[in-house]
Amino acid sequence: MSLFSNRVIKVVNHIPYGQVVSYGQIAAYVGVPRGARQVGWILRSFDSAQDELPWWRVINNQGQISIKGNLYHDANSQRQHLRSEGIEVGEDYRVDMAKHRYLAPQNQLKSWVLDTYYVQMIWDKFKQRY
DNA sequence: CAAATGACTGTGC
DNA sequence: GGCACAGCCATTT
Repeated sequence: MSLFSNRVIKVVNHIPYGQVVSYGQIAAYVGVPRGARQVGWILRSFDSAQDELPWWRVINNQGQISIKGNLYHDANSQRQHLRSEGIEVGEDYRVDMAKHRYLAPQNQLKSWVLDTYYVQMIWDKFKQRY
């Protein structure tokens, strides 16, 4: 785990039911504006049979499902998840982003800049000096 | 430490 | 709109 992946997980967990965000959006939300590919990296490595993380609400900026899949999920299962939340997903795995994209409010973004993990990291870094 | 690997994105035909 | 292409950067090897 890392500060980066912890923040990504926190943001993904915050996406409301029935809405989606892009990889680039999450990257921006966690403070790495051009780290979209890394968000995908984290989500792919988060393979679990249980869906404790709503990974399926993350698609690319073009509104398209673009996962290659892992041990437990693929593009088709992602589409099923989205459809079960009332989101229309076409045969080309495309979603109407204008209709379903979630935009986090500013006060929410602010809370993500300094999360508990970060505070802990800073604490651990300096406590040995005392 | 250097090189490779992408569940990405913006730009320019 | 689609298709290359070049950046991008956390992680792995």
